[in-house]
Amino acid sequence: MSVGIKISLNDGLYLRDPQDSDLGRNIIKYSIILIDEFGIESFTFKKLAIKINSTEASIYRYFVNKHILFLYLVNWYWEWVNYLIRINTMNITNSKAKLGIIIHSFVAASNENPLVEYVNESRLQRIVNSEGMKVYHTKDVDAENSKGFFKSYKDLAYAVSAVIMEVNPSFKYPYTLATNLFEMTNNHIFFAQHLPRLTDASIVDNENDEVENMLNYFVEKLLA
Amino acid sequence: MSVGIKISLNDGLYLRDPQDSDLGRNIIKYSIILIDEFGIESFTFKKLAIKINSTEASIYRYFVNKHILFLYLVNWYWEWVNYLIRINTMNITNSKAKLGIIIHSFVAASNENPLVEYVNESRLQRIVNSEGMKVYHTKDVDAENSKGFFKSYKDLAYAVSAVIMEVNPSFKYPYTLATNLFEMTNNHIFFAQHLPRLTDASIVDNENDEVENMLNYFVEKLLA
DNA sequence: TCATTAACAATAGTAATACTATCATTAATA
DNA sequence: TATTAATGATAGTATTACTATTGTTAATGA
Repeated sequence: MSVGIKISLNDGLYLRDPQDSDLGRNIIKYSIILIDEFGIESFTFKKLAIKINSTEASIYRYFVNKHILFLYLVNWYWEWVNYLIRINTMNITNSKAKLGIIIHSFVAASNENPLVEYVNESRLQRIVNSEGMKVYHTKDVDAENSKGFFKSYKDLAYAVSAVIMEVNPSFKYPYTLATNLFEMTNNHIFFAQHLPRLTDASIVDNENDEVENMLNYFVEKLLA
Repeated sequence: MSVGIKISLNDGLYLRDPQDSDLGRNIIKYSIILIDEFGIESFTFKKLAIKINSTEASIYRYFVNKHILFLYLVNWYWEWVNYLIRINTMNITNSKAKLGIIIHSFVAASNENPLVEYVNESRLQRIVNSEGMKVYHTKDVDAENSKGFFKSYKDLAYAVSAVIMEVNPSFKYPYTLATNLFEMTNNHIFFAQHLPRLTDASIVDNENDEVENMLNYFVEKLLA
């Protein structure tokens, strides 16, 4: 039996709430580990079942399929970043400083204190950096969007755009900039590691400082 | 027997050059149509084989698997945009104007004259907009990168970054901006259609003018 | 305390997917 | 005319993505 914070996610994402049982928490924990190690394409419920000494059938009682489980995990990340931004900007009055904190949350989310024991935030961030966008770049977006499965991302975009508007109320593209900062973070952390010719940033000692500086520079220029 | 321009792609992408035979050209033509209609996840060689009255085995003689076929198509697009940029900026001396043409190529590539009969550029652009990034967001990036499978994208990034440097030689992030413009194009065309709360642009009458204006505005601000 | 239920494990089975292999046919080429 | 290359036809395999059934155990409740 484990206690602690519960992240609240759209209940259409699961059949049985994985946060409420040991098996469920194991599914979350080890799906993150397996996806991080082998990628979403070669991840299967069968492999996960073996890893956690359970069965495919049992996992299917929690999630309809691997795509939805993946979407659940990415939603978790979106909610977590939302949470980080909320608590870290809470007592900040300067809007530019808030935006700096937001960018830092995008880039270095995994350096924050873990929220729950069964989620390895560092691995989860790496998954989102490298494969997160796959959850909405599908033919099912519209159907899933209408079920509210992307609400956490929209909430994030809204929160960030609000700060952007504080910094520069006349800026015409607050939502675009908000999502672009998030997507840029993911892309350029990934590019720096795998396709360095596609970016000017590099990752030194596993730290994303260059990406962070780059994002801050873009924001500064755009909102000047 | 068809004549015409041949797009030159990394020959590690195919087993037999699909541009050299009717079957090969049919594979290209109808894989684009099927992927556009049903998405890459539900696209299979079996379905393609039925569509073109051939067999799975025959398609496997051209491409090792569907991921590589997909990568071939995305490479085609990258090469095509490279080609458009080259010919359309050829006689332009003003660097800012060149960058405008580049952005227009990203956004409205499909409005250009078709290069070959068997590639529907409009469908291909829609595929790249919505699913193109999946070709490199995989666990095989490094292996495929070392085979040169992403060279066309790098060439594109290089060409665009060169113009960015012409416009503002002191700009610190030319590659980042180059790839970000391309990725932003794809993302926001997709968002405008499927997740409008994630962007400020909208698509009116199937025209991407708002996305184009938005990109031009970003570039103007960043390179000012 | 006995009966019921919930959660899970164990097992089996199915259709589709992602291939590989073999052999026959046809068209081009030498 | 003989050979080869390209394709078609067919079959087969391992894996994936599920669904269904049955049994066990632990908690709950009357």
